[in-house]
Amino acid sequence: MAAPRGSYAKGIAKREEILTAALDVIARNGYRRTSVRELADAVGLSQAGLLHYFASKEELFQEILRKRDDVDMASYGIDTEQSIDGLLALVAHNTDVPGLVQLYAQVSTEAAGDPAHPAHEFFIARYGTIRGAFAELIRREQAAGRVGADIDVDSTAALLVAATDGLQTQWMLDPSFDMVEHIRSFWNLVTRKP
Amino acid sequence: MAAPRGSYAKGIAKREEILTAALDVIARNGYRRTSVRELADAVGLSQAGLLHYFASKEELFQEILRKRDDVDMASYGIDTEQSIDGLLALVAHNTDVPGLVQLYAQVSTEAAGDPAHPAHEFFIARYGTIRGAFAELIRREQAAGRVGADIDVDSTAALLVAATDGLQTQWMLDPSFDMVEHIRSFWNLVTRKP
DNA sequence: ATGAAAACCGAGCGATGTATGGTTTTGCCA
DNA sequence: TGGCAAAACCATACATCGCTCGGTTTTCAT
Repeated sequence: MAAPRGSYAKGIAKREEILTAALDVIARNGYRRTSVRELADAVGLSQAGLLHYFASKEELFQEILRKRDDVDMASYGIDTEQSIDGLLALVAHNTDVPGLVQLYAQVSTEAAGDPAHPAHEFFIARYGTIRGAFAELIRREQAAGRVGADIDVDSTAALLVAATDGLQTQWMLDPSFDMVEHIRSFWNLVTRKP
Repeated sequence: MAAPRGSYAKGIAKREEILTAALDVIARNGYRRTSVRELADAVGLSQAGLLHYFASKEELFQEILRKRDDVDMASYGIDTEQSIDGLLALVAHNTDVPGLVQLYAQVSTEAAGDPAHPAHEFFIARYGTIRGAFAELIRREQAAGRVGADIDVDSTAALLVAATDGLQTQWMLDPSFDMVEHIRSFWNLVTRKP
């Protein structure tokens, strides 16, 4: 039983190159009509060569979103939300990466609706984490007296996540649709004193 | 220039049979992994035979959703909303038709993210209509004194639509997730007096 | 009854995602 | 530093997909 040898330096770099290149192609061509052949060409590989790094097309997309999450978590601290401004900044940032928003919307919807989808469990965990972070933020604001004690914390957290998701659909249909302003409006509903 | 002859009785019935059968198959197999051949088999037709009624697979799905909309509009009067109860009843009803919810979520997301999608314009109009109906409902409640005058009507309407959409994703990931209760919770945020 | 249009089919086209069996390249260690 | 196992990568093939095309069968108004 030999110890498995890890990836080579070249492979690690190529894998990263694929992820960033794939995002570019998707942003340009859209998610649905992007084939593995196109993605492979974009990084100078054959189809089989690309599939060496990712078991399937779906897995590649999931990996892009996972990487996005990591970057966003670090940049905006959604998972350890200090204030609503982090979310507002993230939503504002999303306006600049429509391809990513589109990919996320598509994949999350597909994965949610199909328990057999490879990313189904991933999104269950993801939504649990985000909802928990938002709930804690609201609880903190509640303790500070900036949010009424009568607010249902968990429900409001779920609604905040739902609104963020749902607004993306309306924004994709009309790029002039101001997601940030609407999220701010939601937060006003939460914070105004009864 | 001869006058075009309409569909035969058999054709009209078959078309309807296809729509209902397709929904069944989708509810069972999921939207993504349902092929035209499967749908054709379900109604005793060949692929080409089915495609005689619908120019493409996408058009068939769009027709299912359009029919659903017609039924829902008539049953719950979403387009001429009298009170929030209509929406609550509709959302409650959706719990019983997961296949439709899944189909709607998928198709609306795909169409929204792709301006070239055949249903793109359809959803732009649909969201405009629903947002307008909700806005009018809120305005009416505002006039009746049940909603504060400080509420941003249009933004709240957009948020209500967004929340309804977004909650579906969380419900698909966890069927025990109570969409109705969360919508009610949102409405509480809107109606509580400052 | 008849004939034009609707209903329907068989065959096939191009593109897709992916599995297979192989060759070339990398880099650890003897 | 040379060997060699594993990683990197490719050519080919396959099943399936949505969809088109040319044709046959069925419907039904005249």
